Amino acid sequence: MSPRIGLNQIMILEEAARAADEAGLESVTLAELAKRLQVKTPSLYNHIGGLPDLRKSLAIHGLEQLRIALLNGTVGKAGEEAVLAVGRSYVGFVRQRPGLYEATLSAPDPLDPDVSAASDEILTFMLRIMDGFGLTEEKALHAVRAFRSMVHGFASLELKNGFNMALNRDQSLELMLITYLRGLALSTA
Amino acid sequence: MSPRIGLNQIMILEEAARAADEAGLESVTLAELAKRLQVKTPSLYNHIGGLPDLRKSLAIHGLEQLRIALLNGTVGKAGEEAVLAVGRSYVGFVRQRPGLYEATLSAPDPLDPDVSAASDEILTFMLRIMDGFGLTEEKALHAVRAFRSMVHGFASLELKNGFNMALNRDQSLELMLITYLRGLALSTA
DNA sequence: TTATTATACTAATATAATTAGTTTTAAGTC
DNA sequence: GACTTAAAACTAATTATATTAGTATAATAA
Repeated sequence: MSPRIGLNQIMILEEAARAADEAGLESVTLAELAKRLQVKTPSLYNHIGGLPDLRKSLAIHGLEQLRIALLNGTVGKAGEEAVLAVGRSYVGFVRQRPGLYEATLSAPDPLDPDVSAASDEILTFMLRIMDGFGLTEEKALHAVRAFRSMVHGFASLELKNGFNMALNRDQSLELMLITYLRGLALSTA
Repeated sequence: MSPRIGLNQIMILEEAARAADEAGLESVTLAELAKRLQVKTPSLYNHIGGLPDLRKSLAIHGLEQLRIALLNGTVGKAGEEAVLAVGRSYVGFVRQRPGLYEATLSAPDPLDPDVSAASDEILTFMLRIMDGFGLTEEKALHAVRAFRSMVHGFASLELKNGFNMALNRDQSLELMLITYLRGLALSTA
């Protein structure tokens, strides 16, 4: 009757990410996904556990992609240059994959071990970037929190069109990070 | 038959905000709201235009409440002390009214004039707080963007349980803001 | 060739948003 | 106090979604 389309988890995940980037995470419904994949909705259940399950997978996939983007953005860089590069890469990732980034923040249960693990990898990456800044372990943890807050906050506000004014955004990001780093240098001096 | 309950827009809005705080914005459905208000779902349409309309009202209401909270948190303070107070009040508000804060970020159309206006009031408030820092107008705008990014990012990550480690959160916030302010002082010196 | 399994399907159920149209309460008017 | 009217609540129906159960078939393996 109907030739098999050859669906699998990866195809669904990638189509979901594309759909999220195009129209926002909210609009990613199983009905819409099935339409895009030329399949009836219930067929999706042969490959995923349901919508919450898909969202969790999307969150993990997004965190992995984000980590790779940060990694790629910092090859061959160290010190403050590396920190700036992470900031640029982070914001760049959110601009390129807005829906996928949104998914990383909307896991059904953010405390899920698998999601936490993917999140922790980014954290330890950032900690390594801040190695050699001469911070105590505790100060370094505070600094990583600050850094994540800054870049996530910036990217997230930009995503929601929170920056209305005609004022260069890249420059805002750059200035924020440089100003913070200057203050950080003072505290270790 | 059924005695009138005396519903109005405000009652619906406040119940929606409460529900959002209790169970997250996602769980605020008209069906759930109607149940909480002891009314049938279609009755809500006598007072609101529908779910998107309610969400927009919630966003504006949340922005107003946030502005009031910031205002109250800074009476009698000036300079860096005022900036720190805004940061504390901002994060405090998000902790107290997580769902309502979520709503401020999830308006159906963030570029809607009414929502933008409410958002702009917070912006100009922050600009006034930074008056007297000796910044050029452009630098001040960049600084406000940075400040919003920091506090929103911090609050938002905290909300999503993004801070897993056992490390004092209030201290992280305090350190972030102080470190940034130190860097800012350098650039004007 | 046959047996098995995975994949896609149809059918059915439950929840939600929304609209249309009806009844009834509450308020004011004569 | 009876009457009119507008608002507020209702029932009924439509559409969209997620999900489950059960069926048929295509691909694969024996």
